[in-house]
Amino acid sequence: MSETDISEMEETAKDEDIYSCLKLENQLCFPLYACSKEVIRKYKPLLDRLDLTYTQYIAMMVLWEKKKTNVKEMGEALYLDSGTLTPLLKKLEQKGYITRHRKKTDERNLMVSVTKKGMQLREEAVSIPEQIGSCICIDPEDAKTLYVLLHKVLGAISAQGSDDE
Amino acid sequence: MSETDISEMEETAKDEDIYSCLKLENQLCFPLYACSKEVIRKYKPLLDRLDLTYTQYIAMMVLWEKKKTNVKEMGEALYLDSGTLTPLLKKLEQKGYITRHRKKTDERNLMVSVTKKGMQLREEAVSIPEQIGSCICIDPEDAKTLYVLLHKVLGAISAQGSDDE
DNA sequence: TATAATTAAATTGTAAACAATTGATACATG
DNA sequence: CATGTATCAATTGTTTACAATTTAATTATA
Repeated sequence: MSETDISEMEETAKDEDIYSCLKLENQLCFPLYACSKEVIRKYKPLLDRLDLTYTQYIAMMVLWEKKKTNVKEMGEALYLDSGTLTPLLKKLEQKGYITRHRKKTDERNLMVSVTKKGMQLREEAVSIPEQIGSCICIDPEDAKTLYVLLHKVLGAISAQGSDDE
Repeated sequence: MSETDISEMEETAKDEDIYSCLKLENQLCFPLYACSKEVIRKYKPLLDRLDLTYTQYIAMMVLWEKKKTNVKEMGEALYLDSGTLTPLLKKLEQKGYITRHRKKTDERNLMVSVTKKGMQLREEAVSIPEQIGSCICIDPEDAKTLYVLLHKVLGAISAQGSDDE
């Protein structure tokens, strides 16, 4: 047995009990993390056809709806900061889906607008939610419950996000 | 109005209806993605004290439980591949929490073992789940429902993950 | 046994993701 | 008006994350 390798060490039942909270299977955060990743993975083949990543896709969702916004608003909608959005928006601009311009009345704001090409992309994207739905078979009732609970958690987090304590 | 900027264009009620499935608020994937990120963000100040990232933390969770495993098994447990795990495990090795050795009977396998120092870290980490619990206030009943539903989705995804169609 | 196919981890390249800092603009207040 | 403060986006640096490829070892099979 090596000096530092304790893999052969026995553990008492008491210890197991103390540390059971650190088991992956007893965590809520882990299935959340894994589920998010695996669902996004399912989007990949569909988004590949549109030459979009998942994050680019949800950024386009904001723009398909709002038509025009700024980086700060997009960041609040997507829970992303400028460090993520700036390079992402530059890529979407290169692809011709959006335009980026400083706001005339306040040069600090970068206005982001969807282009015609960007709106055309929506017509190709409109089938994606349905395709995902048929791909990830889940009871509609469960989906609704999940939706409500996830928003509940998001609300509970952002509620205490303001007071930094 | 610029050539490509259609932000001023009107949209009929019919169009809104057609594309409503592409609204962020009508998606299940988005709250999943956002919730996962925001929960992980809550872990950060706690994990910073242990000099661990979230992914390193869940990797240590596997090792605290199994004591010894290999990259493939860890990947299956964490839904991660060697491209993510290899550099991550090298960092955990540098910190002295794990050892990495090729399996004698099959040199293809890299065996990963937790060290004494790694096990000592568990004693510091044991308070994290509780701290998170008090930080993210959620009804225990909701937490359980969420847990079940997330695993249900994970199961539904991995079930069709095998047949590549 | 020699060659082919399979398996496991590492590597390469690209894109998030985010904390922390910087730079520039706008606003507030003396 | 001038200085300080706040705001917004961009930048920098580190770590994930993953597809695709490569390398090495094992297993299967001709």
